[in-house]
Amino acid sequence: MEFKHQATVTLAEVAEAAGVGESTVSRVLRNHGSFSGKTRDRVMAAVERLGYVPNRIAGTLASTASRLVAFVIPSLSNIVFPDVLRGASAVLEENRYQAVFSVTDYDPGKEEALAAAMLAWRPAAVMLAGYEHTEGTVKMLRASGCRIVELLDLDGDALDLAVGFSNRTAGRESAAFLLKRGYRRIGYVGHDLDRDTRAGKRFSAFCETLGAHDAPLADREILAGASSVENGRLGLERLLARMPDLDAVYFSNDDMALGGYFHCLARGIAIPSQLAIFGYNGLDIGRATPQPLSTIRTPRVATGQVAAQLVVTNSPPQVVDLGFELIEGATA
Amino acid sequence: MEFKHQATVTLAEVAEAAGVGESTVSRVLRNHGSFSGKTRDRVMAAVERLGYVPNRIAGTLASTASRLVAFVIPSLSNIVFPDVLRGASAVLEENRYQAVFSVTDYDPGKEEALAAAMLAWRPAAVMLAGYEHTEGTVKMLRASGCRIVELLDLDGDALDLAVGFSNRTAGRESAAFLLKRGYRRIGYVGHDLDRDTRAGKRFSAFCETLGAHDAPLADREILAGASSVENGRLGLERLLARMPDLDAVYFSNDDMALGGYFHCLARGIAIPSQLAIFGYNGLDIGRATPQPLSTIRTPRVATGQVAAQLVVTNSPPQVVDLGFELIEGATA
DNA sequence: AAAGAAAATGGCAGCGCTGCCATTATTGGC
DNA sequence: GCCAATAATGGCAGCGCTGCCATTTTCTTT
Repeated sequence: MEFKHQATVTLAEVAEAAGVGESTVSRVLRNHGSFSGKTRDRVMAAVERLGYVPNRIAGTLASTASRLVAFVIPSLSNIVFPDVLRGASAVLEENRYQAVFSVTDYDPGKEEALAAAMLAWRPAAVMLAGYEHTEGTVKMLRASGCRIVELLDLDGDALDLAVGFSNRTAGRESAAFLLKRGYRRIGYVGHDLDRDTRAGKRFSAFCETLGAHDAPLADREILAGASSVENGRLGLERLLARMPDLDAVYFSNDDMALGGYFHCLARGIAIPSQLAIFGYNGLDIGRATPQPLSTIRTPRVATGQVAAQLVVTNSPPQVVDLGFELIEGATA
Repeated sequence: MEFKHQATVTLAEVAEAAGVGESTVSRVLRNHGSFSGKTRDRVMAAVERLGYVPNRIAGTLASTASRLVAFVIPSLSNIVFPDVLRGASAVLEENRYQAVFSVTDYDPGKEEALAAAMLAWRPAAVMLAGYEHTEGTVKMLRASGCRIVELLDLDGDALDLAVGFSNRTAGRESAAFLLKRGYRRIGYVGHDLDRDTRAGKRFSAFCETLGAHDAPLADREILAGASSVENGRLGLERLLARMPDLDAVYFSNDDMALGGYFHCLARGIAIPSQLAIFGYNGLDIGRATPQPLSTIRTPRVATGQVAAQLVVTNSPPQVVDLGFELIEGATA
């Protein structure tokens, strides 16, 4: 079933065609070591003529140095991860690194299996979401000797490199903002927290902050499955059915919050006078709604960029806090 | 700058530790060829004990068979491509294939450079968006001997495999739908068409259909840059400033259409009685707005799945039309 | 012009696996 | 029990490159 490549041109053939040694071709192509201009031209001409494409597999094996960077991400549906990939891939491409990825569906067991599969490619670095990994994953990563980058979460202990911001702080500041605005009967609509541990951290810090200000969370509605606009809408509908007199609702992210917002629009619930809405992520779409969404803008693309930069420069272990920005908006 | 791996356990060491030959270890690990249960246990014990992780780089080189699949995609911001990747990666992971990707930013020159870089990894297949590639890209891909999959566009000639649907048909049916609903003064709001050639194909088929029914496009507003909700909002605002009596607007995609929708909400423009809105893509969010968006739902995830399936089964060259679904919605 | 330094270049042993072939242990049939 | 199958297994030559070292060529310098 696997695909076999047709006989391709090898470096040795280029060397022969150019009338030089193999190492010379290798030096010219990598622009490394010394060679004369004349030789370079002959080699490049042969490369062109034969349509030679270097074999990175062989090169990587021979040099035992890798320019692969592996991403093990929970999801591609949650815009967060494509954004991180986008930032990272731009930097990696500039530096002639290659990104490989696989998707865990927020399943730690799958994460372990996929991380193992990735390590088989001997990547220069493995990038993962957050700090929650199985013991097996951690052991494996540690033993691999490759760089480990944990993304989008700083509430925990880094294995090696970590880039992102504190979800707990985000949750706390969201609560503080709502309290400052005078809301006291605050509810929560969220998605599966066991899987999305970062949303869980925001939520628990949010609740603690409310509690510390004598305005404990009034009610919550947690929906199974991934976050979505429809789940946000549905969640708010259910929550309001139980507690019609809430004055603010915190959503697990902007997708959910937009669902809540649409629900209010459809039911004629005045925002924010009758009900305030607060999200998380700072999606662009939240800037274009009739009332801009009150939310927290997270540095998703920058997280990818910085993470990639640290890897290509082989920086020492460190934690980089990129912070976030609270957007007041008009819904809270 | 490149990363060097620390001395890792090799297959030979496992063989020694298990007291068997190298080929036996290889057979056991790949579950290929024959070996006794006793031997398998000894090998697996040694693997476990030493923490051996097979080196796929070496394996791929030795077998000259690859389980890498390369994606060269225009963007990660446009949800279309993460969706395709999502579908594909699920199937690839099941079959122990590995996805690698890079992002062209809709730049054909960059596509060529990145395709060349990908071929250096000797992938089993290269997946690209659409049919518009430079001559150099085509020549290179053809010469590589690896499978080529062109995605999300069937209006042209396939190099090898093609999976998706016809954008021209989508444009035509969108126009037909609006005409059938009785709209006659129809405008268009779109993003950069030179780069997103698939949006361009939809638009031209849309216009042709209108023309064929004596209701030529009334006006258009094309915004530079990528599609976004904000650009859709802005585009509609500008269009209506010029032509306040339009009765319907076709948007280049749902992001843009949602921007238009929000603009109407904000300005109190009644939908669809005063102005109809039609999008493209069938995003989930369009189902949760107070009025569901009228649009075309495209099989993005399925496109990825089918493409991956064709590759892992090494299917003969073919074109697979997955079609699309027109969603009537409530905005047109 | 000779000597020494620097620049160019070629040769070849691996990198860690897989595929092929040869060899050895088992098994079943009569 | 003897022989032919069949199952298990080991050995080793590559896969296509890079890194190191030896060698040759070219340049400086006095």
